[in-house]
Amino acid sequence: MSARTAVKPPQRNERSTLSAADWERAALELIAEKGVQAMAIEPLARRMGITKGSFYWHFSSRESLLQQALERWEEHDARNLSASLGEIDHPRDRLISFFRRVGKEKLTHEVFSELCAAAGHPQVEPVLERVANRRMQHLATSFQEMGMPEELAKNQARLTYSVYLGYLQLQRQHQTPSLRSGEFESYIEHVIATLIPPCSNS
Amino acid sequence: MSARTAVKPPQRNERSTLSAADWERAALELIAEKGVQAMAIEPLARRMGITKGSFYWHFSSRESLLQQALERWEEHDARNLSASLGEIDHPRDRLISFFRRVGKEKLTHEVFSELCAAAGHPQVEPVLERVANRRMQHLATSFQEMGMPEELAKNQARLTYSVYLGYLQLQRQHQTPSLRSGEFESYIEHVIATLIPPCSNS
DNA sequence: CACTCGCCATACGCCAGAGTATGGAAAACT
DNA sequence: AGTTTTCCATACTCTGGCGTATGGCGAGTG
Repeated sequence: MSARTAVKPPQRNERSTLSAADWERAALELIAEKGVQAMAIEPLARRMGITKGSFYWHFSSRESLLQQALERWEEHDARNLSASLGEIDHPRDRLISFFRRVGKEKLTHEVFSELCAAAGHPQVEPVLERVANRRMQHLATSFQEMGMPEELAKNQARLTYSVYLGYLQLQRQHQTPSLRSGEFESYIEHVIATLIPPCSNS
Repeated sequence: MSARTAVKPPQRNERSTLSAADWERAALELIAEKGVQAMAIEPLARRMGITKGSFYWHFSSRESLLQQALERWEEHDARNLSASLGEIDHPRDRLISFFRRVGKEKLTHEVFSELCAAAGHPQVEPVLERVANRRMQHLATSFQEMGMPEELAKNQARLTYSVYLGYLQLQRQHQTPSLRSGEFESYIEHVIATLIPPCSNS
């Protein structure tokens, strides 16, 4: 697989030879910028100052690269989510951080946004399904820990996740107030007040 | 323009000659099924049992067709919205119908969903912006009529529209309960209870 | 009846990206 | 040192869509 690169763990390209991981990272960057369908192999190669010849040594096809890149992204995202579960004790703070983290992890976020836009793509769909289930489960659990009965918590989780997805959509349309404006703060506080019940066991 | 078709107002193709409107309708159908980028001119022609030769007589380019089709769709959508304002007196009923109408107007809805997925496209973006503003204005007005102060109503409108967009996203991912299931009814009632204030002047 | 004009078919040229074939250079091994 | 392996460049083919050019045919019109 990568006996050579194992000697050079600092996964940055040392301007000598490229690894499959380099292609995957570049692929995710391109997806973040221009969407899944723009993740073409020749444009990628040009941007990396290289040719297709390299690509087809590391991967068998474009489909294969997309698959690997998606798996890498999904792993990263799942780790992020469970980290939130471990680090933040109070469920209410977890819920709030769910919204406040919209600005952080820029690249990961933009990739997700583009994946949403590419729902319907056969390779993207299952990823989105798993991610949505994980996140809604995360939300439902938090709501339950705040005292909601299970059914209510599930509905509330779906609603909350929809709000999040809708915000991403508006963001793609450039219809969201800039993150550090008063309008944004006013809105996000309204969202929190509407969707997140007040403290119960803090 | 369409001197001949003016004699045949029943805008269906009478298997004689096609009009520009026929192309626009077919374009919207294809967009509804496979998205904006799939609205290619040769596939369209094949589906209509015809060749490109016809297309370039009616339109100057693919861009032109897309423009016309989008304008036609936007008009239709705007009429739908203002019809709701005219027909439904009570603002609360208007808000409820906003959600309950998710299933109706199937084609128009699917087109909108695909347009959302294609935000970022230079021709689609302004359409989405106008539509979003119209709809959020519609919502904000209704909320104000229910007694909300303006600022609150605007935030609530954005929130409500986000929920709607998020639902469309989940629908594209096939993550929504079937429209006539108990789970769906349970959810939509939860949404209404959460987002729409109880009656004030009914 | 000839003639024009609206509508469409056929046949191009062009471009961009996917995938293949092969060769070459540098590093790694023995 | 010589050989193998790794990684990449070059040069194809192929597919699919865009746009153009041109010709044909039927329906009106004088």
